[in-house]
Amino acid sequence: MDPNSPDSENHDLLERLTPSQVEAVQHRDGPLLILAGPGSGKTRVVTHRIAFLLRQGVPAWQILALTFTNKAAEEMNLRLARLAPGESVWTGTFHRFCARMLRRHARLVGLEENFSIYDTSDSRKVLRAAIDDTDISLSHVTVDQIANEISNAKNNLVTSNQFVSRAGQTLGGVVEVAYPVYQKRMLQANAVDFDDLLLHLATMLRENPELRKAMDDRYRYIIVDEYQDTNFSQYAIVRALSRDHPNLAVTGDPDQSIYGWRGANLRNILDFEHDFPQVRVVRLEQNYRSTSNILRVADQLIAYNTQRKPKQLLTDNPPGNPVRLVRYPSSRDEAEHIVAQIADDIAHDRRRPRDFALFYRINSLSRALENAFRNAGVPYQIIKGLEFYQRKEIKDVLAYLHLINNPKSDMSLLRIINVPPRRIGKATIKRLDEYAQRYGVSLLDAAREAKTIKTLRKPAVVALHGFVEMFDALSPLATAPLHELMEQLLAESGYRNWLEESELEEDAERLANVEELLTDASEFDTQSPDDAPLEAFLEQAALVSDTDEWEVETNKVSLMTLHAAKGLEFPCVFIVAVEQGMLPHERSKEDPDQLEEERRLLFVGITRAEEELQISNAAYRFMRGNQEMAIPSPFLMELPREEMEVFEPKSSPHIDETWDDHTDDDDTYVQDIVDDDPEELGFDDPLMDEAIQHDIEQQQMTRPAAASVMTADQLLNNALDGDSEADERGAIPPEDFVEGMIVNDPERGLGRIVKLSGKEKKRTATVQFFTSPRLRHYVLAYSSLVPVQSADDT
DNA sequence: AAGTTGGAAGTTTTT
DNA sequence: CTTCCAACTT
Repeated sequence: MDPNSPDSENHDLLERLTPSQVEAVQHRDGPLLILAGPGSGKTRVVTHRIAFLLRQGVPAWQILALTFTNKAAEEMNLRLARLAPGESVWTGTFHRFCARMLRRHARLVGLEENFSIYDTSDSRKVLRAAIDDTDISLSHVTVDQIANEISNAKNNLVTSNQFVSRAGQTLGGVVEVAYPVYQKRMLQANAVDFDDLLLHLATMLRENPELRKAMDDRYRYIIVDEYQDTNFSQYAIVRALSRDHPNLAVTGDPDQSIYGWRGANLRNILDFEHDFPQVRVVRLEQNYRSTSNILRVADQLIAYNTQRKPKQLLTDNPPGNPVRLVRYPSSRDEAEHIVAQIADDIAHDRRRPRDFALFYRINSLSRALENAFRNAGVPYQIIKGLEFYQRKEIKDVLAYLHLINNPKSDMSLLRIINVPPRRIGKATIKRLDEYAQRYGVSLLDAAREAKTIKTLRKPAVVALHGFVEMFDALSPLATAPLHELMEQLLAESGYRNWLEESELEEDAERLANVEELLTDASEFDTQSPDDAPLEAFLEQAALVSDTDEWEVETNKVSLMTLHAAKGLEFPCVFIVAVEQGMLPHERSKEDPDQLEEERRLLFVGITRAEEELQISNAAYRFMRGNQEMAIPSPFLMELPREEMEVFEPKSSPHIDETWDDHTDDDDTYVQDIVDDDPEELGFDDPLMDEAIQHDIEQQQMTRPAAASVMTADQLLNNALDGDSEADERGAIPPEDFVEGMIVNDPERGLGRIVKLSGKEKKRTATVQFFTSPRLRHYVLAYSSLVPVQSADDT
């Protein structure tokens, strides 16, 4: 319906737009507030407006478009490329923009240009270390609570110097102590957390009027998408850049504000008219996305929120099918029936996999759904599985890169100084840290001075020296192509070898992931001929999110949280587990504001659907390894039930008349019911008994014979036997080993003893195995090493 | 120093 | 049911 060919779009930007859309597109100078309901063509308006500005002669570099996610920015870029080919307008997330500005003016806030961006888990570790520096007791508050409070403070532009606790607040008192220590550690490491990116830029703009003016001048036209989700520091930044040239256009929908927990301040949008009195307000209330049935359900639900400007959702779309409300007997039924429904539609060519999306409140709900999809063989993608950049091996390699880029990054050093194992243990690190703290140097510099650290033992000094040498060999490659740097790194550090040598299945997988990162690096090399590729790569890795991984093109069913669903649309949507404690979530129920946010979350989910929508819950949900009774969400009572189709399949849905479009034979769901209880479903097939008999025989054949009939006494005896055996095995007297002797290790094979040290129980052998260049150390009194051939025999 | 085993704890949403 | 950490073993 929308050809979007470059020519037709360029011919007249205002063609095929409604009057209010035209009003927003044509608005040129002065503040503009676009209140856009779901599916009202908001992105279309924004991109057309940018194209319009460009057409009017505004240079591309004077326009700044800030989005909430990288994906939204990408999409905007894509559409802009069609509307205004050859022009490049900077589009990106707030965090990316801040990082960019901060690189340029890092010194103004006490950072260096090569600062590192720590993710949540890294900054959490720094906080823990900071707390250890103080005498804070964690008996009444958790690290997470403290972190949250610091984050809140930063989002409200309260710096570590300014934070003052109100009298009598336990948490506040703790934060007052921990916040400055944490911030000092971050600065020492030349690192920032996500909140710092915003806080530092806002501070910088406030304290440097000249710079603020210059940037205000540079970015004449600013567009902010999803303005309802901005927090105070983001607001301050945008405001600071729109004083001399208040050409600020924001789009948003207060009803879709779902990031209050992250400091998003609804007042930013509700008070926009107050902050910018000259503002032009454009309302986009016509919905082009959903059927009127879907829209009515959304409309009725959101009307229950009290903190809102009343607004009607309008559409000329046909009513479509009724919205389905389903209560399943169990979460398993829910998953399997939904998948069966989808499989059926695909099998009959009514839909493609990519037409479907499943939304849930919390990530852990994805597992059950995933299993159902896998069993049915329906292709699916999860937005956020175990995210790539959170995996240990990826974080390890990135830590090496971080340290090369920013040698002060102690967090990175701690992560990799003994990975792969270099015989640098807890004790050594503790002494190193003491030295570093005392002299105010980085851990790397402390390691450099290992010789002068009195508390360190010789082997530790040698090991540390080796690490520093390795690092110094790598660091000249900091400006080399990424791929080259990483290849060297993996070789020099021994990381690749370490994984290759391991026999663990897990490590083979890790190696594959590392290779994938290497591929990313090569791609990055060819795509962005940046003058600082390392820094750019690390920044990208830090600021990617899970929704960014979503593949629009592939033909798969999408599974995601309700939060991740924002900004997307699908022909068929299933929202699952709409139950008390899940949605609204347990932790939102006391606070009425949070409860309203939960309602908005469901609203966002509902309004993603174009044609079909099913909302479901289950009577029993499998959580934490056991069945738990679930109560339907109170939100369901707020929906216009008389206009919906309400199903409550009792025990086996295929008996229920309402499920007649699912025949027994193509339905994995029914198959499982059969497994559970064949009799109840009326199976009187005489072959059944035989089949069961056969199954039992099969099981008996594959089962180890005696294991199941062992008595407790026998088990105990077995355990004792095992112990004594081990004692005897280790009883080869340590004196029997000599240097040069060939030995066998049951796991690693043959090797030669190159060195012996220590006495009696502490006598250790250094063994060079034939299969690997690495030396291994054995405490002979406990080892499973067996002499194969004495040195004399050779 | 490194690996292994056991127990305890914890699971909202994300840049 | 996992996943993470602490104590224990080798």
